[in-house]
Parts: sequence; structure tokens; C-alpha cells
Amino acid sequence: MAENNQDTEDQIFEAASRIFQRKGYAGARMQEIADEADINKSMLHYYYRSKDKLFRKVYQREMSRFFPVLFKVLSSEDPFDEKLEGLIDTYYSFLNDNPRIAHFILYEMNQHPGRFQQFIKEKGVHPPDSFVAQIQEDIKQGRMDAVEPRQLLVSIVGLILFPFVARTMVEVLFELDEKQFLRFLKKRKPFLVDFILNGINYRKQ
Amino acid sequence: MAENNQDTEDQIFEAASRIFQRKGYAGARMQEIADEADINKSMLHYYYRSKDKLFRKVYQREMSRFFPVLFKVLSSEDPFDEKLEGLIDTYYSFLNDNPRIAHFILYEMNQHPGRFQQFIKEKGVHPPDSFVAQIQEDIKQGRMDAVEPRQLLVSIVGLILFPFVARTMVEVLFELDEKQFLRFLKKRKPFLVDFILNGINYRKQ
DNA sequence: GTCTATATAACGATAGAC
DNA sequence: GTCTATCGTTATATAGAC
Repeated sequence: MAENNQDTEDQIFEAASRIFQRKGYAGARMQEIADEADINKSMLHYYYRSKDKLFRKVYQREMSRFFPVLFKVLSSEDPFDEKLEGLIDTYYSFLNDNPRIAHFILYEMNQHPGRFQQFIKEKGVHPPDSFVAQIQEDIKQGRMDAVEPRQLLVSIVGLILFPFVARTMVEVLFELDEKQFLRFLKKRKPFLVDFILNGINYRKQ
Repeated sequence: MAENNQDTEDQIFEAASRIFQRKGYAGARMQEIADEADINKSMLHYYYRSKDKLFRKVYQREMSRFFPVLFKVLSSEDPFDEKLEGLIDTYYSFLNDNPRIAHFILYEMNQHPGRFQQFIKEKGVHPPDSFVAQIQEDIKQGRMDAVEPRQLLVSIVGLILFPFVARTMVEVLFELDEKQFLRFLKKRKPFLVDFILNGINYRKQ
């Protein structure tokens, strides 16, 4: 009882975030969010007016969390191989703490491309120029094959994200329980570093 | 008018398949499916009883289309590099004809893991043993690095699927219109072959 | 088999007491 | 701010005429 304003508001928000990530906008129920927050359903409307407005706030925050994690690492000064390792480590622990976020983002993004585009423009989110420049320099210096930076970036992100997005597929087809799946992920980190560096013929000088 | 039984039934089914793939189960409306099929809404219930039953049939068919495309190519007798090229070609043209299917499958799979597992067991779907055996043989013969076959398989599939699943992300972040995106995909095919073969240090003998 | 009309239930949202 | 009760809409599903 007597839990008030900011606490209640946050509690609703976090509950909504979990439910929307789990069920998507259309599949989520206001009653379900209220139950998850252990709060009366009418409080949701009191603080957020409507399901749509509540969803938009959740959407904004999850988007704002997802992309900086990715792009911040990419814009560091480290050489490519170290950067790659850093990215994989950072991304894996982030996705481990937010196992549904990649799914949520990919799904809602395709559901409302316009909303996503607006978000990206307003926030000025974009792959760091310095990353592209670094790759071009590495190619010029003969440290890697002449690859298209965008193809490489999509490949790296895809390789990292895919097991999280397709977790059920991996678990069921390979008959892994949760523990075995986590071991699979752990072994994937060194595998990916080797695989990607080999893939572009990276050689440190 | 006067279009009867099998035709009507199929028309409903195909319309439902498109709408469910576009909106997901929760987001799809029976009225929307009826409109898409250009058929009276009560016909949906006449032929399929309920939204749930209609969805399950669509789910079954899309699953039954998706996995064989993947696993059939993998179980061929071709050497690894040719198989890889064949897989990329086949998968790309399949995904091109069914641009929403990967999304649909990944989403509904995670929404009902139990249903997916049941489907996989009943249909006996699994990665072909011959593919694993081939990789082990190639490693033994020194034709590729000692990689874990499952990590490699997940990587290949992820590299192919990701741009389709994250299409909006790629288009918006790279500021590509539809035509430019298709060119990106086209250039991706040779890129992927090189990238993957290099990634495991494949050398033909 | 196909249509219109309607039952039934679920859900988002609001009113009003405290 | 929090609760209960309820309104208004929309969605699925069915009844019944043709």
C-alpha cells in the first residue's frame, strides 16, 4: 500500500515493458500488465491514458537502449579485432539481461516501419562513420580483404543476434535444454571471433 | 459468384496465410482475412470453425514449407562449397517469394515453443545427419578448420536470414529504398560465399 | 454454400465513491 | 491516488433465412 506516484508509475512501466516484449502490442492485455505490476487496472489509464501511449513510451525506451549498446562499441578507437571482441562481449551480456528485446525490436519495427524511421531520425541514430572509415583504412593497409563495410556490419550483427532471436529453433532442433543452450552461447563467443576475423582475412600487423 | 467449395476454401486459406504472416495471430482480424479473400466473413467459420483452427492450419503449412527448403539442400551429395552456394541461392529465392515467412516463423515459434516442438517431433524435422558427417569428414581431411558443426549451421542460417528479418532496420539505417535494398541482397550472395568459406578456412582439394 | 442479423464475450476506457 | 462498477466498442462466433 501507500506506494505512490513515481514508484507506481515505474512499476507499471516496467511491467508493461516485460509484457509488451513478451506478447507484442496486439497480444498484450492491459489486465495482464496490471497483474504483472500487481496494480489496479485503472491505474494504467490514470498514469498513461491509453494502451497506445503506454506502448509508445516502452517502445522509445527499448529502442534507446538497444542501438547505443551496438554503436558505442563500434565507435571506439580500438583496432578491429579488439573492437569485435568487445562488441560480442557487450552485446551478449546485454542480450542475456534482456532476452526478449531483439525480438521485440525486430517485430515492432517491421510492424510500423514509419514509426521506426521517425525514431531513428529524431534521435540521430546511425552506424558510426568512424567504423566505416576504420574498415576502409584496414583494407587500404592490407589488414583485411576488400569487403563492403555494410555487408560486414550486417553479418556481424546478424551472427550475434540470430541465436537470441531464433532461440526456440536452436533449442528444439538441437534438443538443448536451457543449460545446454547457455553453453552453446558461451562457446559461440570465441567461435564468432575466429569465424569473422577469418572471414575477412584479418591479419594484425 | 458461384465459386464453390475447394476454391473458396483455398481462397480463404491463402488470404489467411498472408494476413497472419503480416500481422501475427493476435494482430490479425477475421474481417481483414475475409476482405483479403473477398469473401463473406461467416464463410471463414463455415470452413474453418474458428480463428484458432484456421491459424493452426496456416502455421502447419508455413512450417512445412520453411524447413524442407533448408534441410533438403543440406542433405545433398555435393561438396561443401557447392552446397553452400546452392543453399544461398535456393534460400534467397524462396525468401524473395515469401518475404514475411521468416518473420512469421520466428515470431510464432517463440510465442508457442510447445507447439513448435510438437510440430518438429511429429514431422520428424531435423538437420540432416549427412551434413554433420560431411563437415566432420572435411575437418578430418584438412579441408576446413575444426569447427563445431552446430555453430557453423546456426551461423550460415543466421547470415542468410538476418537481412530478411531485419529488413526495416537495414533499409532505415542505411537509407536504402526498395531497389537499393534488393541490390544489397544481390551483392550479398557472393559476399556470403567468400565470407563463410574464408571463415572456416575452406580449401578445396 | 452464401448472406444478414445477432448473440456473446473480451477488451480498452471512464465515472464516481472514497 | 486508488478502488469498484460499468460503459462503449470491437471481435469472434452462431442462428436462421434463402
